[in-house]
Amino acid sequence: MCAAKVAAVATGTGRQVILDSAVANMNERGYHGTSMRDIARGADITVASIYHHFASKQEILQDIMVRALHDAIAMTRGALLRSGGAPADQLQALMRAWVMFHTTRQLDAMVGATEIRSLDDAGRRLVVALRDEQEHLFRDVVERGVEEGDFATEFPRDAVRGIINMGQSVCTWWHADGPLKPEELAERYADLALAMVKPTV
Amino acid sequence: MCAAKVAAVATGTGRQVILDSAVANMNERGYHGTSMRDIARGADITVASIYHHFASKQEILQDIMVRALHDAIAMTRGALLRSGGAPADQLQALMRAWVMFHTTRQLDAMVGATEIRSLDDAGRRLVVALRDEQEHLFRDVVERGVEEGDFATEFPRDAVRGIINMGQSVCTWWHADGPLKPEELAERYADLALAMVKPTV
DNA sequence: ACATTGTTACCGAACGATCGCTAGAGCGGG
DNA sequence: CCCGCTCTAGCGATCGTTCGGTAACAATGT
Repeated sequence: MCAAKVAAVATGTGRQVILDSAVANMNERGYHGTSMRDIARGADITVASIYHHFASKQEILQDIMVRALHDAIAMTRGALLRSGGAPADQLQALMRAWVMFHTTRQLDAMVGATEIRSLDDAGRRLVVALRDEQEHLFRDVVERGVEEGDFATEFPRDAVRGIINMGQSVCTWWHADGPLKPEELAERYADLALAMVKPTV
Repeated sequence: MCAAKVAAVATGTGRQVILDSAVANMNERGYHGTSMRDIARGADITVASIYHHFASKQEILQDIMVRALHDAIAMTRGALLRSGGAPADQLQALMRAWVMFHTTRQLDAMVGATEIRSLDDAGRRLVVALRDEQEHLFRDVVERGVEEGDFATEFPRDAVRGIINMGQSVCTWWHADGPLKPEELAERYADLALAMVKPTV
């Protein structure tokens, strides 16, 4: 909680301090388990002050999730553009970025992955649309790989689902002080993802 | 909520009606988002009656999670014993059972996967121990496959993590009225799991 | 030069609603 | 007549949210 405040003070506006505290708290107890008073305490301000920056608790959650998903898409799309033209290279680049996001932005990713059910209808529609966009990034690459004979999977759709979910789950168990650095884990998972689509040769 | 009650009345005791309602409610709004009054309404009894069967809301959650994880271990262990002796067969049998659990027992699996943070210390220790047991079931098979030269993965541990998480995630997106029956999905995921450990030949 | 105004950021106090949980009484079957 | 189970009623605490006000500061009017 104090760490969240320090980081936010160093990097951003009053809005950011609140978001950082909210993310930290929701990681420990979830959206409904986190009170506005918890968020205020972590941001070192009062509850009333939060309402100067956000209209409601719900708006805080939506802000967190939309930002996180937007950044995830930006990171994976960027990695895709920077990679070579071969489907195998592209898939590995996507997976590396996907895992990097779920380690370096672990707390945001965790909230983004687990709190969809806590969004109201409007927020849920927004987030689902962003998720679809993310899934299409992977799907297009794998389907092209199948068409061009680089991948031999019989079920590209299921492979993509598995790949995305596997990478997403990283945020549930990875620890910064564990044995694997984000880059190392990303490399291994890129390898796993490629194996799942059964590359020819 | 009504469905939960009907199912429970048909199958079990007063305790079971409460558990079914709790699982259904927690799937929609999570542990902290579900009130004892929500659970009571779904079970068609009063709040006070719940406390005749359970000491607290926390005990309900622990009961749900321990039961679910226990059953998951039983299903996968049974599948393992019924399978052939080859590591590839065993891994596929494990994954089929793992996916079958996360489809046919979707709601329980969902609570078991997302509400660890809502457990108190005692409950968390119990659940973590069961999870370890589950992971070892997969790990032993994959490590034996590597030792005997059937699998060529360089990173068995990471492959096992990916396999387990991929199967677990099924409970977050699968729908009973979707295109895939549990058996079909289980078959495809067993195939994916095998590919991830890079079987020789 | 000083007073006035508007804006931004924050705060203490409190609103009605709902939270987990409990006391005590009612009721049907052995 | 007690026992298993349910009920009504309500406890104190906490929930998301709102209200009225204060302090700081820049822009403006005179």
